[in-house]
Parts: sequence; C-alpha cells; structure tokens
Amino acid sequence: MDVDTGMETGPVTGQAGGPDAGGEIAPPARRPRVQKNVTTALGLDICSERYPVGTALPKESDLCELYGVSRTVVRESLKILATKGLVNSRPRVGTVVCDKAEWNLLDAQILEWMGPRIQDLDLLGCILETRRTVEPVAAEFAAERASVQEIADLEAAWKRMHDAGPDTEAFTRADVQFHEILLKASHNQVFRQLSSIIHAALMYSLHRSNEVIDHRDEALDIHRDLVEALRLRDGAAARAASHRMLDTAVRDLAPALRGGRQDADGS
Amino acid sequence: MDVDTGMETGPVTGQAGGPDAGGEIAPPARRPRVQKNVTTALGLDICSERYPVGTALPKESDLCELYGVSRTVVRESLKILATKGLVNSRPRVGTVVCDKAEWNLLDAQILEWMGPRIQDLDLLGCILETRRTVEPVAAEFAAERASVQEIADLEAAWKRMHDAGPDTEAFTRADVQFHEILLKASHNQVFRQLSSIIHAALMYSLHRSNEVIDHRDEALDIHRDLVEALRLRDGAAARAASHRMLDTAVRDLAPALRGGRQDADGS
DNA sequence: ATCCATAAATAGTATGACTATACGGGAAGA
DNA sequence: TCTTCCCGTATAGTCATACTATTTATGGAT
Repeated sequence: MDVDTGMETGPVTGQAGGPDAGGEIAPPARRPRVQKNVTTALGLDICSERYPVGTALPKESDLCELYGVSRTVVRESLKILATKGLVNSRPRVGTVVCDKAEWNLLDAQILEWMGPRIQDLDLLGCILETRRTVEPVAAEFAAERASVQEIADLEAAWKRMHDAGPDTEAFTRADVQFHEILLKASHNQVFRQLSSIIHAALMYSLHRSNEVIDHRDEALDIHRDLVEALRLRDGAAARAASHRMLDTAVRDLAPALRGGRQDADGS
Repeated sequence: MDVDTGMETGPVTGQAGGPDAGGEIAPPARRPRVQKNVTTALGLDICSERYPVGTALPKESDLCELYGVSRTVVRESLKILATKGLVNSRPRVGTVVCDKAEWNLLDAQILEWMGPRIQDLDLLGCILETRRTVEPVAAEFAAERASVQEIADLEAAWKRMHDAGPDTEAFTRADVQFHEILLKASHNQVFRQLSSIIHAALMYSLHRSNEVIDHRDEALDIHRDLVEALRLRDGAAARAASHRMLDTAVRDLAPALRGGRQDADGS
C-alpha cells in the first residue's frame, strides 16, 4: 500500500493548485498522479460503510473539492469503482453505493479495502466453505498436472515456512504463497481466479492460528505431505493432505465463526 | 445486447460533430451517450484478438478519431477495460493488451465478448470442472439453507423448462436460470459469484445438448429430483441429483472437449 | 563501448462549457 | 380531490483544449 490508509477524506495532493490568479510568471503548477489515491480513498470509504449501501456519494463536483482534484480524476475513479460493482451512477440521481450482493468479492482491492470487515456477511465462513470445496480438488488436479517447476516452487514456499522460525509474519506470507501456487498448479483457470479471495482470507485468519507453535509444526508436516504427494503424482494422497489442512483450519477458526449463518442477501 | 455486435471499428455516432466552425447560430450539437458502445467495441476487438495479447492498442487520440468520440470517453472506456484486467496503460508506451491469465474470467461482459471463443484455453473444460466441484456442494448447502421462496423459484424455473415444449431456446434459458437460482440458494456469496461464468458456459453448451429430445426428458427428471430433494431438506439426495446432472453434461460435452488439456498459462 | 543528458511521444491532469437524463413539483384535467 | 402531464432543475455524460509527468529512444561525451 502506497497510500495513507485510514486517512479521512481530504486533499490528496499537498498543492491545492487553484487556477493561477494573476498574470505572474505562471508558477510551474505541479500535477502529481493521484488517480490511485482517490480511487483507494473512495473505495475505503465505501467498504468501511462511511457511505452506506443505498446512499449517494457526494456529487462529482463536491468530490473534486473534497480531494482537491479535477473532475477527470474523480470521474475515472468512479468508473473504476462502478466496474467493480461498488457504485452505480445515474444522471440527476448521483452515484449510489450498490447492494453488497453486487460487489465483486473476488476483487483483490475490494478485499483489501474491507480489511477486518471481511468478517461481515459471514464472508470468512463462505470463503472457508469455498476452500473446503475447491482446494482438495485443486490438489488432486495438481497431482496430475503440476509442472516440475511448480512443484519446486511449492517446495520453496514450504521451505520459507520452515525457515521462518519465530517470524509469524514471514510464516503466514509463505503459507499464503503456498496456497496460491497450489491453485495455479491445478491448471484450472477458474480455480486460479479464486486466489485473490483465498489470499485475503488467509492473511486475516492464518496469522492468528500461526501464532501457536504447535499448530505451525502440524501445518508444516501436512504441507510437506502435500508436496510429497504431488511429487509422487498421487492424487488421492494430495486430496487427503489438503483435507487435513482444511480440517485444522476449521478447528482453529471455529471461535471466529460464532453466530451461525444468517441470511446475508437481500432476497 | 443493445449494441451492433460484430461491427467493425468505426464512428459510434452518426453525427461526426466536428467543432462548429464559424460564428453561426451554433447548431444544437448532438451529444448521444456512447460510453457503453465504445467500451463494448474495444472489448470485442480485444477478446476477438483483433488486438492480440501483448500488442498495443492505437493511442488514445487515434481511438478518438476511430470512434468519433472525445478523449474523455475513450479514456474512461480504457479505465473500465483496465479494471477488468484486459489492458494496462503506461505513458509513452501506450495501452497494451494483458496476458489472458490476468483477464477477469468471472466477468460477465468479458465472457459475452469472447462469445464462441470461450472454447479457447480449455475454458469450457475448466468451467465444467468447476461446476463438478462446486455445484454438488452448492446443492447440498441449498438443501439446508434455501428459503421457501427460493425453492419455489427453482420449481418455477423447472416448470418453464417443462413448458418450453419444442422451444429449445426457452428451454435453455430456463435451464440456465435454474442453475443460477441454485447457486444463490446455497447462500454462499462466493459460489454466487460463479454464476456469471456458469451462465456463459451453459448458454454455449447446453443449447447443443438440449436439442436432443431424449436428453431434455432426462434433464427434466433430474432437475425435478433436485427440487424434490431440497423440499425434503435432503442434502445427500440433492448432492446426488446434482452429480447425475453433471455426469450427463460431461457425457454430452465430451465431443466438444477433444484435444486434451494443454498448458494454457504463460508459466 | 558505456553511460548520461536530452528530446520526443504518450498517458495523466486540469478547466470550462455544453448536453442528455431523470426526479420532483406544479399546472391542467377528470 | 385525485390523476396525469409538462416543465424546471439538478446531476452525470460528453466535448475541446491546454498543460504536466513519465518513459522510451536517441545522440553525444567520456
């Protein structure tokens, strides 16, 4: 993140940059690239429910003032957010925040913007269900289809987990990479698209579990078994290892999933 | 589709609309809304490999002339395409088409733009694998979680299939809707995001299978069994019905999947 | 031959003006 | 009084132009 996360809305550039009044020598007029900052700021404000679902954002000209940028930048940012399903613009009505059912949950940026709020809407539960459904199959496919290089990459990721030692952060990072490589090695393009959401979920859940040393040792063993199964092209073993992996995830996440499943959609 | 599909690139508006030369009474200057048309045209041209992966699109000012629109429209269209992972713009370099691995395959518009080319990259095979992985689980979840309304909607979709008679088109439409409602009834938000891709794949594959009367009768039976299982809240039966459904899909699509799996990614 | 400065090309930003669209209220009609 | 239609108005959509930032390519100096 190269943006001030958590910042309140406000000028994105240090230079207010109003029209250069007077016929002076025209000071150079700085024009930094602020598109990403504005998009991120708006995305964060939407995902944090600062602009709740169904309400309208300030009109474009107001957003220009708020962030101190031109309408060009604001409009292009809104177009990006609209493409992600976050908002919907209509003349005379304004730009309204879409229902969460329309949000593109597989979008990495949205998940980043949601941050800890990923726990809303049972999202963590949904993702865990998806992992339990998809990952064992992906592991089985990977056993058949993974290239030698991909298996080596998996082993390298495992080694990074192993060598992380007491560094929980590094351990989690390697763990996430492991699962991304696995999805890729399944050679199913749809599965690979799920990487982003699994990435986000793991970053917010693995970290906790991985703080327990015992758990990390157990995870290391299972991950190694999976790599070994891929090397032997043993689909059943790979599937079994993946299942074990997810069972421990369920066990460790159970406390965080309290509250049962509610109807989260607007039907 | 409210756009001239298959059209070559060219002015999107009938009115060339150059700058009104002279100090005349300023003829009204038509300004139709052309954003969607331009985006669609560019999307089609990219997905049809008119602009192959890795190559650069014409520069923005050229695109303005090509489509007879302002740079604003072109830029916002490119921003949309960039958000979908189709292109990537950089100063001095231009706007280059991204590798297909970065395309957002879960995006309904992209799938629409790909049209029959959905068969490239083993996409049809990947989607079928995904369905076989996800749909039975979704059916099982739906058995537990579907609302009465959702089950009624499923039954209504089934009835539309039943009543379609010889209208293959209507039958396929209802069939697709059935599967979308099922995914929604699983009350797993990630599963629901898969609707778009399953929708596209079914529209391009079911149509063929559904032309055979025998198959349609069989499909009707299985779909009814699934609804019945949901009504009885029998997860195992729902799962079994879904499995049977997909087995017939595999059987019917087998001819279209010849050629085996190749490595489609650029690793 | 290598490296650095300069130039050129292209996307990014800014501004102001106009148009199309859709909501809301008021007038005309039942 | 209620309904329908029209029109004013607010807001996003489009257009044109000018300028800035960034990156590649070129050419010259070491």
